[in-house]
Amino acid sequence: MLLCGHRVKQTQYFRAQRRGLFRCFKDFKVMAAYEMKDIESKWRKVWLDRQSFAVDEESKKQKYYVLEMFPYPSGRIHVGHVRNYSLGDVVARYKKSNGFNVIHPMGWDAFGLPAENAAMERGEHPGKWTYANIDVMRTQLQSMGLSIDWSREVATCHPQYYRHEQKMFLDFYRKGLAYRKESMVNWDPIDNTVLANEQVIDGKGWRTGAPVERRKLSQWFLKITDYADDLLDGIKTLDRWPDKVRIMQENWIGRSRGLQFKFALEGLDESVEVFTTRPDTLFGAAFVAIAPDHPLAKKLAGNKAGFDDFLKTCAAQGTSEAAIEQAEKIGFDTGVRAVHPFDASKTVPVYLANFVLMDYGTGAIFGCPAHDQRDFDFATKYKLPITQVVAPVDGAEVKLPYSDEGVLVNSDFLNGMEVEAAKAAAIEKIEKLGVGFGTTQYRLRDWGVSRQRYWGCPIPMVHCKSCGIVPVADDQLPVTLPEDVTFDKPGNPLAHHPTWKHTTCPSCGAAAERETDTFDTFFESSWYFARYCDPRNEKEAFSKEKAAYWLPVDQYIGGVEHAVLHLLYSRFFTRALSDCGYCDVKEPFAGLFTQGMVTHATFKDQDGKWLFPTQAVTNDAGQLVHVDTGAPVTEGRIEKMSKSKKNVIDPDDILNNYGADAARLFILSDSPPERDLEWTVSGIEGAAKFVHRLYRLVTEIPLQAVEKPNEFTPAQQEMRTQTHKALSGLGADIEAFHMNKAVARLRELANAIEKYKSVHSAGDWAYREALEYLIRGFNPMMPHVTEELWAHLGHDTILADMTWPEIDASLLQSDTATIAVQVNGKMRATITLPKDMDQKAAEAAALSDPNVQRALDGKAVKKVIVVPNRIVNVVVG
RNA sequence: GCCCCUGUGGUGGAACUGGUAGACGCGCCGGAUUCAAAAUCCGGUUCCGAGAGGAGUGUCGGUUCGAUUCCGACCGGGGGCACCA
Repeated sequence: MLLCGHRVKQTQYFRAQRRGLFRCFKDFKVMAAYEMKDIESKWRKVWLDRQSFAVDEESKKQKYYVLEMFPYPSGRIHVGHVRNYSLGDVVARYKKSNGFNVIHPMGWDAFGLPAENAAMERGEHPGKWTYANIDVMRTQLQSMGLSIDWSREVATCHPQYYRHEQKMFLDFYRKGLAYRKESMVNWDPIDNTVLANEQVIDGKGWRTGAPVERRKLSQWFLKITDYADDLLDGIKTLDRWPDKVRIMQENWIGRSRGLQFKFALEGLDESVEVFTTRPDTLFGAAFVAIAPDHPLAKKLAGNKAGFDDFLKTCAAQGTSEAAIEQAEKIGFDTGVRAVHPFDASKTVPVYLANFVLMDYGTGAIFGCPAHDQRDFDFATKYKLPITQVVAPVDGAEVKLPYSDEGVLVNSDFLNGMEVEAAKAAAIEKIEKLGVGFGTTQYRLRDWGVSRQRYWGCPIPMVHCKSCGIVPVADDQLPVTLPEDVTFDKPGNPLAHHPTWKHTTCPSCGAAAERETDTFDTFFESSWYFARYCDPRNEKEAFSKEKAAYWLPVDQYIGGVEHAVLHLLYSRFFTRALSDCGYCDVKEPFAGLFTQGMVTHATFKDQDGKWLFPTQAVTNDAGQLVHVDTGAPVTEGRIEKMSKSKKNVIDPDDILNNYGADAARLFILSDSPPERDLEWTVSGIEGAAKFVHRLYRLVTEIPLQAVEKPNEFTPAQQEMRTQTHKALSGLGADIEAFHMNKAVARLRELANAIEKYKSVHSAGDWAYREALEYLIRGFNPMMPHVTEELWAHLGHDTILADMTWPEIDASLLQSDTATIAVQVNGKMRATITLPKDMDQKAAEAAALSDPNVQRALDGKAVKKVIVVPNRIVNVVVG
């Protein structure tokens, strides 16, 4: 980059640009000769020419499958991707150098809503848009220097990919795992189209602003609930998953033991079946509530005034759980009364209620206001009686609703029992009466896979007037998407395509219509990890042998936002595929790491409009102003990078201005990977500075090869100890994903080498060893510059092919320990003692220390606690 | 609303299973180099205090010889909630 005729280091240029300081660097000195761009592209070419990361399936080495969640090709990579793939690359390179046969593939989660939005906004075909984005993003990812075997790349929108998932769906269908049922969708009444939850903003359609309605649609479902127990039990085996993800999945599946039973309806020949997890509170029942779309709703209340209005109100609610839970709880009294199963003289009103879900349990509940907040609110609102039936064991007065442990009161035969015992007794009694049974319910619902959209995998089914629903024959796959679609009309372009849906029935040959729904895009991401094992197989999704060799994924890495859905669907899919004979694994991901988000400060102009960080610059007076207009800019809070708030950084700028190694180093240093990372200019500049420093450290002093001496001076010995300690801890840090600590450790070693350098000659064996270990330790994080420096040291090997440096364990041991001495828990001195010293002797040494003596101040020693090699705590009275 | 996570100097963070709080970095301060600056190098940097010493890990309380770490309550920030991926 040229500026004023002088070659200027690019980071400086970038910073100057940010500050808006375009003054002439007249006497600017030419900086270090390190030209990162040339070096980086040179080494990427070397790896490519040598096929360093191509997978060898004949290898005798143990396999190791490193996988980062594949990206959605939205246009350009974002910093979150850089973080994700930098992390994975450290693991892949580290494992490779530790003797594993590593597979590290990449592909594209290429179906999805944004492509259709682009089509509507810009008139560009979703496929064209997607493939163009893939080309851009592939180039971007490649410029990061990732150790990826690009020959295995897949794109899920490619018919050679999705044909196999159409086959899978047919296999699931034949196995009874796929079925149709009605379920609710968000409906935009103006566009006449189904909206995704994210397209519903404050209960209104994002484009039309019309209040969204709930509407029933017949859709395809996969029976994930068949696997509820297995998915739940399997969580226990996932010992290399974060606890929080396992807990979230457990809660999501939500297995609960309870009671299902029938309330007889007074004066009617009908009953309402309810499910409850609190059968013990049955004597506290104040009402029965059923879902507005319950089959009995119309029958019980259809003639009542206000019924239609009530249904309309409910239909105006969103379909998401958050929307339902946060909406005001409202009910509609049917006027019908339900008879208490234990006492026929007692009846409770039956309400329709907007918070009862038809999808969960039986679509009906009974409410016990004294022991549940929601029921309490409901009863208060509709002035229903509240009867306490559980009281604390000590009989204390409590504020209702009370949901803790206790004993039953006001409950006839349950009185005096504890909650758990009462649950069992109530279930037993109901079973004896023959009106119900103890059962297990799951919060988990079946997976609705139908989407009324174009840019997805067509569902290979045909609707025939005489034969009903008929699967497309296997040899007719794939059912491909038509290219000539228009997005000028709202709704699904597949449905209003003039010819596409017209076909013949595979069964009777008569004219029939194709299913125009496409799959949820979670479908594609539920098996892509298996496709990577055998990506060019045309006959089948993947060969069983290859899957058996490579699966499960040993280390999966991705955003914590996928903790439930994607990961649970993939676990289900793998089981279902296994049951259909595709493979023999159940758990797709043996190890999981969930990274935090990338955040950045936000900027707004005077009108409150969001600005890109590059639009906000500091002027000479130190004020934050708009780069073009000079108008004042305010800096807002630090938030997750998002296009809508414009607080995004384009990785291309970073890679161009600082280089891939600096970008990777920054993203791996400072913040622990599981936590959020705040992107800052000073952070990336600090990293770039270090890359240059490392380069100088190794290149500025000429090194001549030296024989390893038989004896080392104490200083050399110390240098070697530091070197081996650093590398030994480094491996442990990388394995534990403590990348920030790993970097800190190496920086410490670099500091130690710098100090050592100033007092020792260049031809020192220990010095050379330290430098070589430093370079090799940094290689997984900064692969380019370390290769360059390795070559500079005169090696004709490349680090990408090398094994991890050997650690001399004898250097790690120390024969002394520094021990802290506390008096009454307060640190008073440190003493250095021989390692594993006798406790009595350590105690004596501690007590004789002058600082300790002073702190004791002649007081009587009551007790001395000695933790060997760590601490001595003297307790005085 | 429900579930999950998180809170340590000016700042990002470190501290193995309860045992020397602040590693490493950013920033800042001082120095070297320079005509001067940038870059680079060296030193310092939790707070209060001249010092001895005292205080200190969101807040309050508890367990312990000893708590950033364990327990309880509260407050702040974030993620997920089934059609965003």
